Amino acid sequence: MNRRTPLTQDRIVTAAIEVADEQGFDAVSMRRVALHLGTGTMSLYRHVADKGELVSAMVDRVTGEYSCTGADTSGMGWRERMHLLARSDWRMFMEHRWMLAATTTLAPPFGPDSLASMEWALEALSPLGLAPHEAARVIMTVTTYVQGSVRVVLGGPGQVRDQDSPGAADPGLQWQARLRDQDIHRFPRLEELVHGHRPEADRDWFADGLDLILDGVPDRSR
Amino acid sequence: MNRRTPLTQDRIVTAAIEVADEQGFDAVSMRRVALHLGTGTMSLYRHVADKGELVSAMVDRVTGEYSCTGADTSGMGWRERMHLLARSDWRMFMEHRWMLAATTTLAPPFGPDSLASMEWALEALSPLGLAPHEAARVIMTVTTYVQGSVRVVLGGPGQVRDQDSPGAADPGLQWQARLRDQDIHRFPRLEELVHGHRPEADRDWFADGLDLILDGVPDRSR
DNA sequence: ACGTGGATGAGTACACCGTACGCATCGTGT
DNA sequence: ACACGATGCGTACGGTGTACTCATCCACGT
Repeated sequence: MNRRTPLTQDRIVTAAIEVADEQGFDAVSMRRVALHLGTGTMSLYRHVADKGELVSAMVDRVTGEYSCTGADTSGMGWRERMHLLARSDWRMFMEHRWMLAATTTLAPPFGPDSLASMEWALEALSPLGLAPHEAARVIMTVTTYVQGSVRVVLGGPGQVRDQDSPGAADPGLQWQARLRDQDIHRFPRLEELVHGHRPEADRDWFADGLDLILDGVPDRSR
Repeated sequence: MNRRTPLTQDRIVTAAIEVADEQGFDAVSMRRVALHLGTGTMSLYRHVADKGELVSAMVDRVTGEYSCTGADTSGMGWRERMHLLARSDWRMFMEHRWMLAATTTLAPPFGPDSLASMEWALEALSPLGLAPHEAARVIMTVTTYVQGSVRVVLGGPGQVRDQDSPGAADPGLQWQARLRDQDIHRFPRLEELVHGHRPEADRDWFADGLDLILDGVPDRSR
């Protein structure tokens, strides 16, 4: 059929990402991706070994698109760069919700973009004079903090939220919606957390929580 | 068949957990769980609405088993209790490796045990005088730190490691095994991280990283 | 003691999945 | 003109979750 535009791994990955964005991660099947491309199902296997490889390629692609390595960070301190990293990751997970499921099920990414991203983050922390493994730990902590925050806000894989900015979707509100009131009375502190919550009081809880983490990072250079 | 011991949701969940522990998370299918119980596949649906509900029940069960709520924590400071929480979580993910995939794919748990666990953690942080949402953020950060560490050590879902204690399985060694040397030279800091790594230098990296996080937690009581 | 009805278990069937295999077709080098 | 490798595709198989239907058993009212 599509002899004019030959099948490529790139085209397949693009189609798969579109399917995932539009119909969810579970909808990404070889048949549906092929349908989206207007090709036969088995044609995909000429360019992709596995479904696993397809998913890995999807993750690599998206990871690269949201990498900070291209940003102009001159004049930024290490803290600002960590915020930039966290915001980029946040946007990535928000604009491609399936990425949460895809990355957590998968092995940690080792594509060139991921490595470059790690290098960039290590570079950003270099003024602190940390030991390499310390810096790596900070980066991992920041990254997992983002994923944890995203998971709380998204509230699971099937959930759909309309807010894409971190300040808008508030975790406290999520909990409120879920908890039945008769359960909650046995847990006074939890109740205080859920009911005594004022949405406007902490506008940018995401950045605040990140700063909490960064406050614990020692500066060994001075 | 098994009229003597009637089918229960509890029995089904137990069987499913056994299957997951022995054959991996992907092996948990309704047919296999039923086979493990010696019953028909469809019999399970009398006690479980969905496969999703089954998995949720599995997660709830295991979560409850590793809860800190039963531990004797008198005389422990908030920091020790956070360490206890983190260690419990670590052991849980290590002894039931499928839990990583199960929890990250799923919605955040809202079973009674999970709520009690959250209440316990909030209680543990109470001497710090934090605002509720601040305390919740600390707990989330600790929890996600554990998951991130576990994921790094496990190195993906299919990987099998023989080490179960956090001090033994070192993340740096994992990276070393994965990276091809020709790639790494373009990333000097990454290279330093990977090659300049001394396994004996940081014995308990898990606890150290946790302390890094806890160092950033403010004490508003004094 | 005897139906009888509801609860429980099990079997069949369907749509969908990943993918191994083999065949048709095309573009290109000789 | 011919052969051949590369590319696309159709069929088929074993697996999955589960909707629907029937078989069986236990407890209960009469």
